[in-house]
Amino acid sequence: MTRLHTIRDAALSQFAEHGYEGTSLSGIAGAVGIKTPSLYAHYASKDDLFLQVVQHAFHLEERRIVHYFSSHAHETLEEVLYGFFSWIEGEYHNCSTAKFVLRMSFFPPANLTQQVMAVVIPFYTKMERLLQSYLRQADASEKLLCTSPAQAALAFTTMVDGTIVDLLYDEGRTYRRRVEAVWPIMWHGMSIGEE
Amino acid sequence: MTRLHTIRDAALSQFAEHGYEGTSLSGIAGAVGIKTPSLYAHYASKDDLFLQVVQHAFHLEERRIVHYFSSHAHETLEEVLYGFFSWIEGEYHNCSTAKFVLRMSFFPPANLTQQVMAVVIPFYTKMERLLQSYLRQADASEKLLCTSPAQAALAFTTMVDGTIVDLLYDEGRTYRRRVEAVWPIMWHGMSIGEE
DNA sequence: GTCTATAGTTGGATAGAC
DNA sequence: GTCTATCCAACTATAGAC
Repeated sequence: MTRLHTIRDAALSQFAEHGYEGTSLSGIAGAVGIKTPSLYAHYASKDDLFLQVVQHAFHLEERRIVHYFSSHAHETLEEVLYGFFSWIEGEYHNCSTAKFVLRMSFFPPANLTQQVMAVVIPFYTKMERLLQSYLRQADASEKLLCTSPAQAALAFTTMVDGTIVDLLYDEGRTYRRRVEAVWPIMWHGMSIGEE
Repeated sequence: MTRLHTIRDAALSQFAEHGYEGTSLSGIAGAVGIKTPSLYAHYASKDDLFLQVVQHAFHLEERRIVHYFSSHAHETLEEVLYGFFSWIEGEYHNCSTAKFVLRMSFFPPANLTQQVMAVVIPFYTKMERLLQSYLRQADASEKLLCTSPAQAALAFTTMVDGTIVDLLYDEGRTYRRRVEAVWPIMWHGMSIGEE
């Protein structure tokens, strides 16, 4: 791993934890093991570093989600959707990318809102499309949904966003409980059911 | 309105918009129309002001939510729950309390996490209990739920959290669309249904 | 209560030696 | 590429006049 990436990853972690304004270059440099001015040999400014972290984090998260759906293509619709909640729990515990993505989606720094949103909005648009096309294709073979794929996609992402917040401040103690309570209701509400 | 409250409200709005670290006392003072040192005649420090804003915002939000449920007690369960999404949309557009509450719930300032969480956690515990007792009582008369009140409460708050994020960065353009798509699925999933 | 003046610290950023 | 030294701006906070 090149030094450029070491700095980027340290910055990602700090930005995720303290936000843009709460993160200092000296903190990042300290985490890497160099002095603050050395950062300028790799990045032009704090904004430059931050925006490159934004690019990297959202693209990485996108690739990971795409990979999840493509690598579970052999499972049933229910397994894939339900399993997503376990998968995302692991994402949160293993690294700070997901936390960074969430923080910047909802509370981007005021002076860089435009540039951040230029990354955030396409990200969510793509994810929504990916999910919709997966649902459309899965439903074509399984015929399980009693709603349109578009509606089911919105319901699913809503449940993801609504449960994910438990991973933020609770360190996941209530996450599992919430998923177990909400999933049956959500699945019952969008599938045809077979009782 | 006393000056103490003018400052508090200006601070609330700035903290909601820029976070703790992104908000400067000079910005707050400027919004009020005084100079920075004058703030110290009313609050001992930035932390003191911030923590008093936290207290105020969460207690205000709590009172508002309690009021919503008590003032709609004559409506049906479905009307009350579904109507909550319109009510909360108004909350977000009219003031910054809800945005502040959300931001501090998920991303409290690192150096004040403990003190903030001492307010946040009881708030959510109380709200969950309030909702549960409302659902229990409503279901006792209407007999509509096919899940336990506890599960229904978790599902409902998950949907609230999952939809509310649309009000943050999108200024609500997709909020309505999302609520309309998710509510039927959620309601179908937790009620007995009458088709 | 509000002000001016100012202390003391930390922030981002640059210059220039090695 | 990394460092020391340094600059300048912004911040929180205090002292003391009015």
